Amino acid sequence: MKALIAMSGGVDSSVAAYLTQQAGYECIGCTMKLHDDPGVIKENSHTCCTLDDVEDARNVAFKLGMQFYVFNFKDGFKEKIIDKFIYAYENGLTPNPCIDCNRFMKFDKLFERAEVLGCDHIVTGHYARIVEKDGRFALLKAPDETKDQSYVLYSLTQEQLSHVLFPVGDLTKTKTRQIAEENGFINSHKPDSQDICFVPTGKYADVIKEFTGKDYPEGDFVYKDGTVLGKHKGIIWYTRGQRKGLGLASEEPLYVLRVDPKTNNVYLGREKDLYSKELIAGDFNWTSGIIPDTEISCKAKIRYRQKEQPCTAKVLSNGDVKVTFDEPQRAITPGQACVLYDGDEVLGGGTIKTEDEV
RNA sequence: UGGGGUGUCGCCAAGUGGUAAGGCACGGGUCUUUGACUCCCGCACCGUAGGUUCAAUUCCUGCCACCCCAG
Repeated sequence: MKALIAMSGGVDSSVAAYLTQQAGYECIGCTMKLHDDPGVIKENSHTCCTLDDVEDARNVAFKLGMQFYVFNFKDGFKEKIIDKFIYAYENGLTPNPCIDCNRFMKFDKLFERAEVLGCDHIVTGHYARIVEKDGRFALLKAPDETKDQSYVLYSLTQEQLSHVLFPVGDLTKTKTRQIAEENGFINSHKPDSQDICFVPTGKYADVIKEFTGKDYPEGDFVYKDGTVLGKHKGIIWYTRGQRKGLGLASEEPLYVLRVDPKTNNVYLGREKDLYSKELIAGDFNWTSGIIPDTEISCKAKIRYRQKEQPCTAKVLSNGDVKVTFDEPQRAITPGQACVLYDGDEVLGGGTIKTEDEV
């Protein structure tokens, strides 16, 4: 058995590499070069894929005596992730680039390379589990709830799941770091990554402007009753549920209700106006491999760090999925992913559509 | 011009003769392999010049600004 390990330079994938090797696989380490290092990297930047990160990965691979490759996926990343990210914001949506990166880079382009290298498995440092169950592969949450990443993996197909390993998926983060330490990995104490990898400054809107060279025009902040409350600095700066950065004083906090690319208006309202019970998810993938033919009762997450919420889900004639929550949810946001769960298992997921698209 | 009113942090807004609540906004931090949210911390010497008083933002006077009414 031969495995290709996607090593980001972080602790998790390093330990994943080690564990895969221990399990008896012939291992090849690799790092995907997804973008040029941003011009300005802030101190203690918590992102991945910088030159330093590649060197950390190489260092660990060397320590483990593995071959190590760096794949240049910059073009594909620009096309499949960054451009899509920009398109979303320009259209009033709020994208989740990490999900796309998993889908189009780690479990697509990397698979092609694995085949070329004669590897039958792809290994990553994600916190999630894959188990065979009734003749199919079930994607399960990680036991370490605080680190569970199953949400960002819903796009995996049965075919992909059959060739993927998540060696640290059973571990707690503490245990992972312990293993890294025991093996003297250079990155055993490296901070967890956060922020969008190609937006190390945390200001994604500035990055969008840099990529497109466009200026996004100011527009009106419109209160739910139609009153114009002020000027916003361009729709790409806002997302549903957002409070900070509006700069408007009011008796109670104001939140973004909706971003309308057609009128260039940003609609505002109160906290209570953010709650709703229904959504339509498109571009849906049934991770479980089973497309339910009737309405099912399950749970769903509409953002990464959220507990699953009880709901019912129904497949529509066009393949989209209608999700109805038992209780109203705060700020169901178009562009974000809605992932369905049955207990620990990821049933599937899709992208939340806007009311206009529905 | 005559009569009345108001003047407290960027916005709204309490308040007392004894040394400035709160909300919003804003800044920082936390959280986080997305964007948000949450939570925490920070954030004024009370229009101005005098006077009364042991002590004034709070009392008095002038001035300035704004608002309303009247012509």
